[in-house]
Amino acid sequence: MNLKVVYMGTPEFSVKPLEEIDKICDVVMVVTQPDKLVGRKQEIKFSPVKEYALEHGIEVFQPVKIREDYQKIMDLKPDLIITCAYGQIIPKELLELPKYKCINIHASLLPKYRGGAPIHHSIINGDEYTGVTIMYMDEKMDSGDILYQEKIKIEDSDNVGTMFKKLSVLGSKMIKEFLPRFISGDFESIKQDESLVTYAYNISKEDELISFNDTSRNIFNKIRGLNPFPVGYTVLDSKRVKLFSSRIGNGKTGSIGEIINIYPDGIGVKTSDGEIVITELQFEGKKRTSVKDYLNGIQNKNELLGKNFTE
RNA sequence: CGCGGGGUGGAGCAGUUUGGUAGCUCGUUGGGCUCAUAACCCAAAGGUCGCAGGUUCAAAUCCUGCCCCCGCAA
Repeated sequence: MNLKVVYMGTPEFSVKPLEEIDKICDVVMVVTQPDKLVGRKQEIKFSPVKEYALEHGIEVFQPVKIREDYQKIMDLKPDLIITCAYGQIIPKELLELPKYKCINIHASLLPKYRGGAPIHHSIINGDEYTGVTIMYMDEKMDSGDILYQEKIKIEDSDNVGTMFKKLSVLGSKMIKEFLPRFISGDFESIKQDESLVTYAYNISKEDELISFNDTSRNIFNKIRGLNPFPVGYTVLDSKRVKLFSSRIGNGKTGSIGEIINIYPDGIGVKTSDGEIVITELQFEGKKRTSVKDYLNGIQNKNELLGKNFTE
């Protein structure tokens, strides 16, 4: 197809779908978030989508506010705009510009989880399934008519990292299948059922704090729903501790937040309904380690027993 | 100069204040015990103590400069 497409996306998740679209269509421009200064050294970091575009000689456009700065895209007169985790709301004038309108690839089963962090929230909430939705874009966030949707199971062994990969693969597969049908008009669009709408806002600092005053299952979901980014944390001995992985234990006695068991591979903490065993963590100033390694460095492991994680 | 923690055999740490033969837990290898084992017992290998310079009879340890890793904040 000789279709002029403008692709708008930012994170790693958006790269695979872009690859597929790049094979099928003529991607004339990639729009992505501005370069950011990152880390202690404040190095300039390009978005993964920009990296891909640079490698493949596609023009890159990085407006700070696309709401005000979109004339460059208008001038290109694209036939279709495809967005995928771009990170900004597209102005109405742009939505109405392309012959084939604007479509969006979203990592949730809409109308559930409109917003910027659908993968995190689906895992944190313990959902059995999530998926990818391709839909028309309209003026509100992730509210357009649904064109194509597929679901995928969330396993207990999954975390945000693994689901990102799975959904990215699913999304690229779906766009590859759907795009030809879309162009030929062989599709139906379905309005979102407003009564079923939920929102998955970006994770805030408060969301990253793990409270042990919750069920083991909820804590397990929250820890993996924040791994590998942005990672949940708690506090022990006035030191910040990031929690990467856990499993559900069988302990029954103790006060909430208390360390009640030391296992070869983990630290058992009392929750509201049982025990959660922390298996991978990181203390402030230290590197990320398995609890097995962490315990190897402690002379008297039993001194940990009875200590409390504070909030 | 944003604040702070850290760099010691393959891993995680102690030792640095009060300089004086390199230690702990684990892993690895070999052997033993056992019906068997990720359990237990015995043994072995493996380290320029981040780099460079200085002080000293002697530096992981004290002084100076540099590199790297990490948490917070942005």
